[in-house]
Amino acid sequence: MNIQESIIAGIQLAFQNIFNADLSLDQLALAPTRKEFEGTYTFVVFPFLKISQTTPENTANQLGAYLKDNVAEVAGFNVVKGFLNLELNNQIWLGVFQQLFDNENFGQLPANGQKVMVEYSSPNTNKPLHLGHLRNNFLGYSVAEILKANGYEVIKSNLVNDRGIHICKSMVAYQHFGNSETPESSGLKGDHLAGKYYVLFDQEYKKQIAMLIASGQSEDEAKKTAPIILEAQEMLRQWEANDEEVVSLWKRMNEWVYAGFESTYERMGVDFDKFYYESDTYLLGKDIVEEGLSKGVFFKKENGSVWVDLTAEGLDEKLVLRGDGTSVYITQDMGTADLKYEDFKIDKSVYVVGNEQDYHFDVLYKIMRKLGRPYGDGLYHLSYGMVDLPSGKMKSREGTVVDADELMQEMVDTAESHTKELGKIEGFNPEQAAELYEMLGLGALKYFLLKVDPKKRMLFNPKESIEFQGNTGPFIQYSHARIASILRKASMIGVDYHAVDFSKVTKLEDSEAALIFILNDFEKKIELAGQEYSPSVLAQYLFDLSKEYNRFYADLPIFLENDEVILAFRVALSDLTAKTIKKGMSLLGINVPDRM
RNA sequence: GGCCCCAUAGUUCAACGGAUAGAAUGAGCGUUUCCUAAACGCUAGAUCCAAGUUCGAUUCUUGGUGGGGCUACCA
Repeated sequence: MNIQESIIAGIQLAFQNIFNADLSLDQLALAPTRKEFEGTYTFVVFPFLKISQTTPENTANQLGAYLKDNVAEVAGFNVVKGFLNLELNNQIWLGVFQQLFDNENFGQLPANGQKVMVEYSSPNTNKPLHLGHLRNNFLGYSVAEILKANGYEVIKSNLVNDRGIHICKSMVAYQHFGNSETPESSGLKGDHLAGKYYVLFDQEYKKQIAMLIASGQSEDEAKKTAPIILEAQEMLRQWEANDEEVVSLWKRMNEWVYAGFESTYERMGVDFDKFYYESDTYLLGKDIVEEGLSKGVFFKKENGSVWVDLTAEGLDEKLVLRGDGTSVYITQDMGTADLKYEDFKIDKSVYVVGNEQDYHFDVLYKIMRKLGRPYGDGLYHLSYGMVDLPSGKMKSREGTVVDADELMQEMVDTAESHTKELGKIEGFNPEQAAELYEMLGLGALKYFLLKVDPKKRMLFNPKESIEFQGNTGPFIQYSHARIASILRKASMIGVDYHAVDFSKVTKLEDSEAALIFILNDFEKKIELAGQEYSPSVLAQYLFDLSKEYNRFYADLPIFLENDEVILAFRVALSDLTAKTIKKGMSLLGINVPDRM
């Protein structure tokens, strides 16, 4: 039983003994005491005034007195209006600290026997990754790591959108303008090369539309009849008919793109256990349509198209199969959902996809539940908002897209110039320095994108993201480096903090108690972040921890202190803080340096 | 038109229905004989509007206003 639980149990008993009322444990909750008040935990008595039949102050005072006398953890209390603030004694803190210090698996909850798939990234293979993908990839990776820390077995998957009209556009443009160009001959990364032809297609398409309009066609007509778009559509048909030449070009260009993505993913620090390709899955799901019809979940219209009626669930009727028997998007998503289950027997499935598809996934999940899938209740759409630029929305056609590779490089370059400016790299060899810049640049970028509540639309200001001050990744990384410095110094002068006898520590400063309180909370924060699939909770926590530690550190007379036990205790506290930061940051996919 | 999401200091973000709404940044003023000043301290500044539920509402409900998204036999 932890401290909170035993206090709550004590409150339950207090209500029985004082007010003769039986309350269940889940009616009682503690909150952390706000820092401007004395105490560690606060119990709010307002909801229980009907039971106590007296004033808030009286109620709180009676409860507090009972807890102080009967619960070992409670050393004292104070009452402010209806708020009962409970103060814990130092020995309890030290016990908590000892537990944290002894726990080898700090930050890892026990296995819960559940399997979850996290699908993220899911790029199109016709152009390079951009800023929006970065938010997706960092979120997906981080959520997967947080779920692991929560005790899940996690499978990271990537559903690659490698077929369709958009790929054919790049291919058609390559046939027209490519001149056998390759990544090697052009010096471009494969994904950027494909992207170049996608842009060329669009330019040519626009040119043709303009000409057709000039010759008297309407805009809609022109868009449908421009020769190059017809060509792309024809190519898609050929691809589906397995035309040898088209398929071979498709394979070649996709290989380039995959090689490009691979290096981008590597630099991002994300990885996958399983790749799915739409070229393999786009025909799946038709059997489910049959199943749905026979189960009465779907119905057929006169023209043969198949629909699901979700009006009872507050949605519309949605098409699941066209009248000509061909698939729509949701058909293959139904099939892929089953495929994932067949492959891994997962209990839960998290889809990291932008919020413009909220409706689509709402429909998909409702269908799979209606069909009675065992994983139905475990389907979760981790929906995230768009990333805006100060100049407005990103639009690929207008060239306002921020390229992922370029952005990462820019962040690393800035880390380098900033670090050199501060003269912080004395004693680093070139490899170590490069590694540090990489850590700092990417840490800044990841933290910037992860600290915001995923569902909110966010603003990405390139200048601010490169800032290393304030609520940023580098601030937390810096805190870690400072602590590591203390630990080095401590071992140099021979402080053996592993052998501290905590029972000999008698006095706890406020800042130390605050740190222990925060550290004690770590596993709960992981759990919370896991339930909400929200790295932002964890990011905020790590920032708070770093800030608290920097305060502690700012006037830490550690090497002037004579009392050996206190000294060792403080070093041990630093060590634990460093471990927490390192663990927490690794759940966000961010590395922390020992020196910087 | 219908449905969904969002709205908090100048700005970017926080706040299980709880206390005087927190941080960061920007502005101003300070702090370095010593462990990393990429730090620390102090000062100024905000809940879109209106009702309702509640002992208590930034949070829940309803109605407005503003911003974004979805609303294809596209993916």
